[in-house]
Amino acid sequence: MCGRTGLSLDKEQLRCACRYRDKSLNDYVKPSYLTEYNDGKEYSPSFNIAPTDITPVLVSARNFQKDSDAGQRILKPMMWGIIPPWHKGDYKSHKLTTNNCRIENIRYSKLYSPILNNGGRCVIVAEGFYEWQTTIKTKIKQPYYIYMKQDFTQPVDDNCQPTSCHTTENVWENKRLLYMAGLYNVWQDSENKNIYSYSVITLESNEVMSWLHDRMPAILECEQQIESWLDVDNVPAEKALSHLLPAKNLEWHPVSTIVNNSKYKSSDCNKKIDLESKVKSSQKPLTEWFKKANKRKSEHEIDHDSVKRKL
DNA sequence: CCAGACGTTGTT
DNA sequence: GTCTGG
DNA sequence: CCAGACGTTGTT
DNA sequence: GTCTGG
Repeated sequence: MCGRTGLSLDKEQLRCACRYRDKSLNDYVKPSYLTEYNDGKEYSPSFNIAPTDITPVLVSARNFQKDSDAGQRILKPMMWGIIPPWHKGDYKSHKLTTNNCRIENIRYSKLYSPILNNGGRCVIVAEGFYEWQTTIKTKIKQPYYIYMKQDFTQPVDDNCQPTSCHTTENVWENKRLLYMAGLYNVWQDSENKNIYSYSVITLESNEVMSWLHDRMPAILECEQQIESWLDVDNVPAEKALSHLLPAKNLEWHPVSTIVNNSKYKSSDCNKKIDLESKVKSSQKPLTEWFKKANKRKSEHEIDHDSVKRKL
């Protein structure tokens, strides 16, 4: 399942990170960022994004400018949790849970199938997502932060994401983003103002993730998958769905339960914590003593090295 | 015909 | 228990 | 997803 | 809005 994400990049950093190969120009281009009304709310970078928050989402430029070239992309801020198209009144007052959309239900769904068939495919951009372990019953529900494997030892070919981006203002590099397949919809309020909203598609977990949770988001692991999911003009719905598979190229670590409260948005939310010492410090105080002793030892070594360097 | 669902999760 | 807010 | 409310009155 | 159930 996917009910919390993190994305700390600002608009410009994000445009940079979402560069893609434009086939007609044969070069990498940044998607343009088109702000929407969205009830006056804007995207704000956060390490703890919850449903109803506004986050940037990739869509095919064709969905908005019919004359644009195939494959061109646009970034749009949208609200997490689709507002049903038939809904009237306050956009928050629909009673459905729409932050996730089960892939096995889309085809028969009164809500999602018309959206899918009208080309409402989008890609949710994040640095990672949070998952609370439900497979084992422990005293506390342990949260984990999950993200793409940050493996840059392998060569990056034309089909892969560019891994760095430089602008005059900022340098942002060596971080692989998490791209999730989703469905989006444009809803009009009583004054005919547009609110864009989305739902993250979920799948049954594979062996990589099932130890943690039985569901996981539909993660797009390579450039071809992103391209295919966004290209609503040339890739039919059924075929696009068939490309959504449980991802394997993932990495994770346990995080503090401060992430439980969505009011806490700081970088502490995705910081790695040591579960071993947490358990052992309460059960085996000696282990903790050895760890501290080792730490003292390594600190001495560091001091020794720095003394060497100075000489 | 009208009423009611339309969605997901986790837990018992 | 169930709904709303973040 | 989790946390937190879940209610009304009258007075400052 | 549109479909299903009664």
